[in-house]
Amino acid sequence: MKKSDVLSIGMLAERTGIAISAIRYYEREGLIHPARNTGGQRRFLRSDIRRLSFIRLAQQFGLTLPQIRDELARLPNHRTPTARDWRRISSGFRDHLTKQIENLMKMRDNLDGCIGCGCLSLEKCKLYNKQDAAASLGAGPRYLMGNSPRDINAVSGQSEEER
Amino acid sequence: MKKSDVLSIGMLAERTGIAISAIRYYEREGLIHPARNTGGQRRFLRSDIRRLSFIRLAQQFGLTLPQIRDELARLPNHRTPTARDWRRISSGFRDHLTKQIENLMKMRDNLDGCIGCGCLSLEKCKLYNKQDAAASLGAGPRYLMGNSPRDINAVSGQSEEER
DNA sequence: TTAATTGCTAAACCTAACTTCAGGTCAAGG
DNA sequence: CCTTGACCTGAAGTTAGGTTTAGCAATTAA
Repeated sequence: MKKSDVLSIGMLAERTGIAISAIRYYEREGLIHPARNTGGQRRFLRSDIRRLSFIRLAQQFGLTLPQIRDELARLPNHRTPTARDWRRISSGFRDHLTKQIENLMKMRDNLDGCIGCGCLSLEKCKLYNKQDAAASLGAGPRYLMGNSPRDINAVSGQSEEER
Repeated sequence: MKKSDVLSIGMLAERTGIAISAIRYYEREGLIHPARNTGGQRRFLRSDIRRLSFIRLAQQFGLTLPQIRDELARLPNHRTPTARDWRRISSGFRDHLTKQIENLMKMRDNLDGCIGCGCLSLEKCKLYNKQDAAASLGAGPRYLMGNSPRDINAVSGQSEEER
């Protein structure tokens, strides 16, 4: 066997560049499941390095931690994941990305029309189609982008000539 | 003159679909500057409808409230903004959007390479170029996407064969 | 063996962008 | 005049994804 088949939390942090506090947090959130030694200290497998890498990657694609946890749950249980396994669960990102790109391009088209008129009308302007924007900005911070229960388009029926 | 040249906060909320609490919050943050009547209640101009619309639009492009405040500061003072004014300060969004699209497309290319190998290696995989990801996800929620002081790529020099 | 380092937990704190609440005021209709 | 509904303020709460702190335990190097 190699020098050591398990890693302490400090070693894992060094290997991944992820803060110790974040690694502990990921455990609390159920994204990783490290074993403990007799003294109660966490002992990670070498494969957890890749697991953490996946977490960071998924975050870049805008997934929330609960979503990432669900993705990780699709990995084989009781067996170290292979490159093939990782490839399988990563491949969904491509569609995600393509959709984001399409949405942004649609927004740009709408913007071109809107800059032309300068209206910024909540009624007429296609830019206020939250669906697109929310999707484009990724799943993670969506709650920050004004997804209040009220629908931004549900203004009262009156005409909107504020000038 | 029309029925009423000024709006109460409730009327403005109804016209824009933005919550009253949010409108008050925008005032505290210096994005709007409503007058007050003798009783201390806010009185908005009709042009504030468009101002609020702009705020929501800018948010969709990932600007933070301080950034939006700065943009709004470029509007003419002591004169109701015209469609031309709004057009001028909205037009910067297009470049922003184009850059986002380019970054996402670059990410997709890298992803194609990465899915092929299934490595998820923090050292080799181009996907961990935070620069791209952060820019792609908009300026606003960047702080949420793992822009910790540590650089995710600054791992220790050892080779990373965790399998 | 002992000091230094590393690790442990729970709880509090952080950011952005709001919402909610408590307690009180203003305005309009009857 | 009185009631009702809209409005006011300041403070505290919410969310996600963590970080920081306090106080204590385990591990490691000398």
